[in-house]
Amino acid sequence: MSVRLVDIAKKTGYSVSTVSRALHGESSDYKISQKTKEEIQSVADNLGYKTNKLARSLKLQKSHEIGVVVPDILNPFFATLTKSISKEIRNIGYTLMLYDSDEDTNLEKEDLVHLLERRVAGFIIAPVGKYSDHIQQLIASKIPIILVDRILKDPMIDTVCVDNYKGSCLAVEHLINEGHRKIAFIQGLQGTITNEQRLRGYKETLARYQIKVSSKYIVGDDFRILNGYLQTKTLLKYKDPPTAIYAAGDLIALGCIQAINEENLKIPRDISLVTFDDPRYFAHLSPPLTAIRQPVTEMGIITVKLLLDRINNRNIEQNNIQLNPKLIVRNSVKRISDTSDSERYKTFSNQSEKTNKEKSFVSENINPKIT
Amino acid sequence: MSVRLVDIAKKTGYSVSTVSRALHGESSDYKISQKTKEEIQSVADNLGYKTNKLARSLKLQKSHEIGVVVPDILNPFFATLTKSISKEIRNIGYTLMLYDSDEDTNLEKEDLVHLLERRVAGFIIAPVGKYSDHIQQLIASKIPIILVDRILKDPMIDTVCVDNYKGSCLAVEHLINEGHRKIAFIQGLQGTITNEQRLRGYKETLARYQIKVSSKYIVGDDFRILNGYLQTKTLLKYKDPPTAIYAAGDLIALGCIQAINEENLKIPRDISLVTFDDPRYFAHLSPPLTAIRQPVTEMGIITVKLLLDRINNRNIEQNNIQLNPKLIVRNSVKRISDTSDSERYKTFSNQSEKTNKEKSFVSENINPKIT
DNA sequence: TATTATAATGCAATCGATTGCATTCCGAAA
DNA sequence: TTTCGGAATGCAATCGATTGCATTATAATA
Repeated sequence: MSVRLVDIAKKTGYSVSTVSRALHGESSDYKISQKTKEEIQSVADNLGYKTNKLARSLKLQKSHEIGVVVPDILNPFFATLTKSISKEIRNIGYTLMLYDSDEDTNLEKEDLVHLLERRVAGFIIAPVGKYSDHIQQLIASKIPIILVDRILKDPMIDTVCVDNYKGSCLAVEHLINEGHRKIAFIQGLQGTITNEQRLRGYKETLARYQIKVSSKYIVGDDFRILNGYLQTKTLLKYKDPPTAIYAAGDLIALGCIQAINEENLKIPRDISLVTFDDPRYFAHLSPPLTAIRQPVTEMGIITVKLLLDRINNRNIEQNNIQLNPKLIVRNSVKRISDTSDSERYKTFSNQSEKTNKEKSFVSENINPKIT
Repeated sequence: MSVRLVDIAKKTGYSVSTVSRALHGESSDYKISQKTKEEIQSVADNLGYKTNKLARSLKLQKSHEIGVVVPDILNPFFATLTKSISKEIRNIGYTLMLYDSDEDTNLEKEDLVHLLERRVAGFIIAPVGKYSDHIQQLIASKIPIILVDRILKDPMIDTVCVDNYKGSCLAVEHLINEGHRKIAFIQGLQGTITNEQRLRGYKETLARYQIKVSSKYIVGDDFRILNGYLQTKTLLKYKDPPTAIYAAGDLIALGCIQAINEENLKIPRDISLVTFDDPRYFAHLSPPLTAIRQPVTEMGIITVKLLLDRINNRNIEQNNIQLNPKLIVRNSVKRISDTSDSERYKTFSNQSEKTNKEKSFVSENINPKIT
């Protein structure tokens, strides 16, 4: 059907070997005269020749496809991550094979098999959750693997994720510094490392400021909107309701907003809100939301770089990278009077990096790609 | 490296042909005894055999990969579309090769070449915009192509999109029915069919209701946040400002919200807002936004179905499918008193389908996949 | 002119799976 | 016992590109 090397060979009178070397053999020891090269190239262009990468990959025993599996491309976090990965992969001349596991471990498992059959050069996986046997097995294939975001306990694979613990500390500390003492935490899916670390950050920060950790303020059990909605409704009905809510994820925060709205309360006037995750639109809401931003784009870049190193057999030691989250202060937290003595505590933020208060539209909106 | 048919052949004593037929030749004329089949299958499982699809595709002259190119996976519309497509593609046993053209026609062009080289079985393209020479050329490859969303003028290819004209009519008509007469339209990228049709819907609906179309109320020139922000700022400064804004896209609406917020105005008290596109989070904002929803998931399903038909050589006639948009009434439009006489006009909505007012959380939020 | 080095090109095996055309095997019919 | 048919299996070419090992052509040197 499509044009092959042999077609060009016939047309030009050269052999298939020569044609192959003329078109691809830049670095080869076999010299093809400039004249021949040009002649072959021109005929190839004329006929509209396109290398058959199936054949090439088969012969060379290496492909240029990278298998990517994410739990939910609709989640802005994974959309951003995928975009970043896709861009980097294009830059290195590879192609991305995408599977959306739809938060289903069984599908994830099937997807890995399909990618194996395609003989991908490498895997980038953001696993669904707790189970990881299939990923452990994948190691036997010797194909490089990088895990992103929801990393597993096993230390045998390269991983890239954000420092969830630290992000939580930043969020809670900010609320404390603004005078809040009654801070509720709406959790995400229990059992995932992501959630456990965020929970630990919440608890330990409160403890560090000698604020009692009250179990009635720790609620929720998954990362979805409904969870945020229902738990907020519940929290608001307490006779001693929290003055601030810390949501473990952006969807949870959406649920919070809706519930608060339905109760005819206003953020931040009546209740304050801080979230882990900072999708692009958070900056444009009314009010703009204060949130913990993960360096998602960077995560993508680093992931692809690590993977490429592995593919090229560089970097024998294992990499487990944790990136720094950042507190983005906007307008969803109210300053509460009684903060006089909060200054005598040494703050976590001071130990690490400054929080930054956004000022202008331009700073984060003109070029949304930086998100 | 990995296990091949010949390895299984050696281990079992059968020939490669027999092994191949035992593992895949279900529909073949060549009978393999049940006993042999089981023996071979068990050895294959033991060794962890995975078909080399590169080799198979090469031999069979057909692959099971589908090339998908979208302008921006970060845009919730395309994220939803991709998710839907990905799900359907999985169901038919194909794999998705994804390229994000980043709204850049040149990249889009390169991407198509890469996909050609991979010998994909079909293309699903949401083109960036006006230029389409590269897509015209692609037709020569004889590989099936379906265009989605931003379709081109050329009628030689199958297309799937929403009825943008009708969507616009629904939006503007709703505003008119709520008593608005001074309705501004913030456009998207001029020159794209999407925008042209939405603009036409706006103008013709106003005309149908004998409302003067004023050019000062038609502003903007792209689909991004900043456009919405700046144009809203401008509109609000008019001595005769509009009572309602109709935004041509969700990002534009985000810009509107921010600008309105900065001017210390409230939606819908001080100004009303309706948008084309309805990303999931619109329902959860404060206030929830009234918007035109495209049946995105359906678009994905139909697109893949059409493509599969083409791949299997069914359906020789060309398909140009337009889906129905839907008005989702929420809380961003204020009813204005002076509407007494609006009833004497025959409304567009009545001619087609009922608008539906959302009532409960459950209806659209418990199962966000229906979006 | 003869010799030799090197530039330029061709031959043929190979990657792994598929499949048309044999071939072998076995039981049933003659 | 011979013959025959079909069930079960094997042989070898093929898909398209790559590449080690020739081989031929050309130029440089003696």
